[in-house]
Amino acid sequence: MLQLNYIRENKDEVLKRLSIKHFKDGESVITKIIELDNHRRNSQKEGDNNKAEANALAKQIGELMKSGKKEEAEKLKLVTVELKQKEKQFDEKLKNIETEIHQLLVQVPNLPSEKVPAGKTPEDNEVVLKNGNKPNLATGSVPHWDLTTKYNLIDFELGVKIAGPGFPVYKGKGARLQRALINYFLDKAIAAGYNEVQPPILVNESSAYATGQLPDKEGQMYHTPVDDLYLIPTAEVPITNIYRDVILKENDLPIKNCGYTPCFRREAGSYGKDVRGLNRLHQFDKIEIVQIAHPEKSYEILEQMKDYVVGILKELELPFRVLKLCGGDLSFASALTYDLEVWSAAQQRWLEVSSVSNFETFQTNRLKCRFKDTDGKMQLAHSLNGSALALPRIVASLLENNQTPEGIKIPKVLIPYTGFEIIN
RNA sequence: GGAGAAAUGGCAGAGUGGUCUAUUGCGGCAGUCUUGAAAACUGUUGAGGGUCAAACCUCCGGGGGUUCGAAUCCCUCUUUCUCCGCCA
Repeated sequence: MLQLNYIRENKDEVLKRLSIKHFKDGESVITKIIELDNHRRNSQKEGDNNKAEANALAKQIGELMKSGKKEEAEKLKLVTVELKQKEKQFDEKLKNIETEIHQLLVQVPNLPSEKVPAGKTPEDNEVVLKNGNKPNLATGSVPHWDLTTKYNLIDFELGVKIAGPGFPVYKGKGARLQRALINYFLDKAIAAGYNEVQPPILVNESSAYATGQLPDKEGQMYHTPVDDLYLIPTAEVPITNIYRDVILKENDLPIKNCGYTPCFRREAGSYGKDVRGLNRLHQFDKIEIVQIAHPEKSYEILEQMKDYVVGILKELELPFRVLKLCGGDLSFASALTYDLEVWSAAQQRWLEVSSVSNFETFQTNRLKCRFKDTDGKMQLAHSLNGSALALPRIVASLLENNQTPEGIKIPKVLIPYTGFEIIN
């Protein structure tokens, strides 16, 4: 959520940057917010003065009662009746205005950073790095959903029986490969200075609100109505919420956490080859890296996080590219995002395996995650996160790219974790 | 799941209707003393709104109520603790 003060003082700048994000109705929403904010301040002033008057009278009455002047006290009581009625009206009016402002404010997306390329569609994203060669597969090579059946690694049908489509059952070397990847990703993150946490994978409404999933994206999350909890779509939600309502010290920053969790996404309504096999699932595993950063350092840190994920993809020997998302493709809460995509040789397409974003103060404003700077002033910290990495598409690419007539070769770096060199 | 107790500023802990504009201690910060540090002493020390700055307003777990006036009384929700039951 944008800061009201910032909008008020930088209207033109806000509108200019919202237009890069292709936020429709920007002009009218922002104008309305500023107008309501003026009302808010006027109403509050009126209400506060009224309250000040009532407070002073109550104090006077108290003093009169104490010194035994009962009749005078009773007279003053009559005066307070009118003030009290007014107070109720002022409070109600203020509350209504504040609610209205809030409802508008949560609809406004984050402002894109100056580095965000203009553009509207995924085609306008800027390729900032390409690495590795696309393999030339032997004839007879097949997509991963055939390989997982051939080598008995994943049973999609069994998952349908137990839960439904999008809930695969990993078996044998398929399950062991999952576990190997999780451990490898966590060990890498720890070595890079991240603190490992195991958060809850169900969260309450306040948490989902603070990281921006609510009120907008209810439909994307599984919800348990009896207890009113949400299954997390990403570990970003619980890990970032560790810092909800927290005041940090300036030299605590940056704070680096990582965590492995299953992730749950409803993603209703798509079918076909885009979602076939491991391409899109309702439940999948992901290791997430999250940082709470000093505002002056957050973009430097975003580069480090992106480079960190690049390093892992290189070690896994997967061909990949890095995209800087254009304004139109940027998510609601993000100021700048890098997407990392691996090449899936048998499908002949790029698969997104990581998204690394700087949210600046968009999340921390809702989280109320602040720090006291050297001048003793409160400032909102910046929050960042990235996948490092999401498993299913890594597995898809790994299986497809490394298939040979003899079997699927495991990348060197993973062998200590899998305990086997080939799937055959 | 049943019974009881509790929730106050970074922490500890007073406060049961009217200077609470929240006592005190610890911790933090600044100063004095010191070559420096410790100790001691002195001062200072929550958040949000509002203002050029002030004044002023709100916040004692959340929400609602009683009252001229609520940390204090009432209702309700949440959380924590103790005991019992169940259980990985």
